[in-house]
Amino acid sequence: MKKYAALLKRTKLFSGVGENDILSMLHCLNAQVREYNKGEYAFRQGEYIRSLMILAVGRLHIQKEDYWGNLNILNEIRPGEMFGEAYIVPNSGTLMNDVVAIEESVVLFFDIDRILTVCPSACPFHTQLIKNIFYTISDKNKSLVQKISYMSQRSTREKLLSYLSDEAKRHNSNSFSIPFNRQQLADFLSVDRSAMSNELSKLRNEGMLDFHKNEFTLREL
Amino acid sequence: MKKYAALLKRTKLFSGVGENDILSMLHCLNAQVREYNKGEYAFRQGEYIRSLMILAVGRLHIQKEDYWGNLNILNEIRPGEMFGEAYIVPNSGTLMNDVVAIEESVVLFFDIDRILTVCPSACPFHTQLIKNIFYTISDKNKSLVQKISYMSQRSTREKLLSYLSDEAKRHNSNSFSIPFNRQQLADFLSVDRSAMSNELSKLRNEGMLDFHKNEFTLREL
DNA sequence: AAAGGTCTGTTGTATTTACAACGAAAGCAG
DNA sequence: CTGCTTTCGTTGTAAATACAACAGACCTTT
Repeated sequence: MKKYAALLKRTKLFSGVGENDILSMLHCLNAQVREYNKGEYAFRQGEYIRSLMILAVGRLHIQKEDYWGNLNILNEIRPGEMFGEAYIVPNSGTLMNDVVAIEESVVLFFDIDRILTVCPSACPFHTQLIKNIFYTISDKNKSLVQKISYMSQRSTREKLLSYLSDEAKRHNSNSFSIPFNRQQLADFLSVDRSAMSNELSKLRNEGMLDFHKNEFTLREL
Repeated sequence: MKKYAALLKRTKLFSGVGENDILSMLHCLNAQVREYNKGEYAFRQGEYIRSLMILAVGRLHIQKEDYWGNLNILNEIRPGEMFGEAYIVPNSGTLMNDVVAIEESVVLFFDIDRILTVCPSACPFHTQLIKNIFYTISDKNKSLVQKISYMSQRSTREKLLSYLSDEAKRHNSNSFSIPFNRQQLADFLSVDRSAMSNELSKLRNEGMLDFHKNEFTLREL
């Protein structure tokens, strides 16, 4: 467990907590370690989750199989990332997705009740930890809401415009660069790449925007 | 403020806390009340938020105007609902949306730092409050992830199948009823109602499912 | 410089969706 | 019961998208 302290220090969950304090907290939080072979399921649809997890080593896929057996990959978890934070609410039903190790992986488990209940010994960093979790899922919440606002647009054009519009606001400038290449942007917006490229060209021809690679500039009309 | 205690008792934020305890906590949390006229903006895009809000009376719209001036309503807030929980993270940038009162409205403000930092007098319900917030945004997170998983499907058919498939899992049965009428389901999945009705009919003709009003039954193939 | 790979824009066609319009069924009010 | 409103399914047409295929630009490697 000790060997993961350096990794944990860099996670959102333990942000602002020193390595020594992390080690003392691991006991307080009843931290557990589990290893998974490539292809092994960490969780299956229908299970209850009572912990918060951090992936220490390897790679996980959050995926889902529908009633007729079609597989769908929802998310990829990389080392340092927290997951399961949305499934620890009591009485909220069971896990809707599968979690599969696509490489040999190591996962750290933290007892959720020990995190949320301030312990009797009142570790000085417990409050910090609660804030960190809160901030992390708030942040994720925000990203999800934004993403839904793009995806709920009906056409590829409107999806592009709403996303680029938000990025311009976020950068306080009508010129900005985005963190995606074309295929990634298309995946993010859930549209076809070639159709999106096509639409970008149309928007450029109509004078609404300009772009070179990942650099975009929005134009007044 | 006292007159809102009954309302607050029924909110997710104060779930499990008695009215008397709520009143004593309101001071501890530095609760503030603000009223808005119909049409008045509670918040504008670009502002920083340092509180958690609960709508006590009226109705609010979370909406967004893009770079070219197009308006888009993202969400409607009704009495008892909490909002702003995704925007209180420090250094996470500013509000991306506008919040507008579409009726005369009353909003309660709770200082976010006082919520997350356990107070010196250690009110017995402070831990409960933190859990409640955590559960609420976790829950919201979960709903958002599920919704994205439906919306990221490319066709109306796939959106329907992934949603209905999840509902069947959630009910542990291939027969279940959904909480939407057709138009609401179409809005939820961000598709055209008539196209969706059409697709439902096709699925029924193909023997994949049956439905009467809001009652659905999935069939093995 | 040449070869191989990836990324991007473009085009054509088949498929799917949006939109408008309408009639039948169901629910509600007087 | 009658008339009014809402909901739902259906259809036809215009518009948008998915998909496949390809060429040029840009990288990296040798």
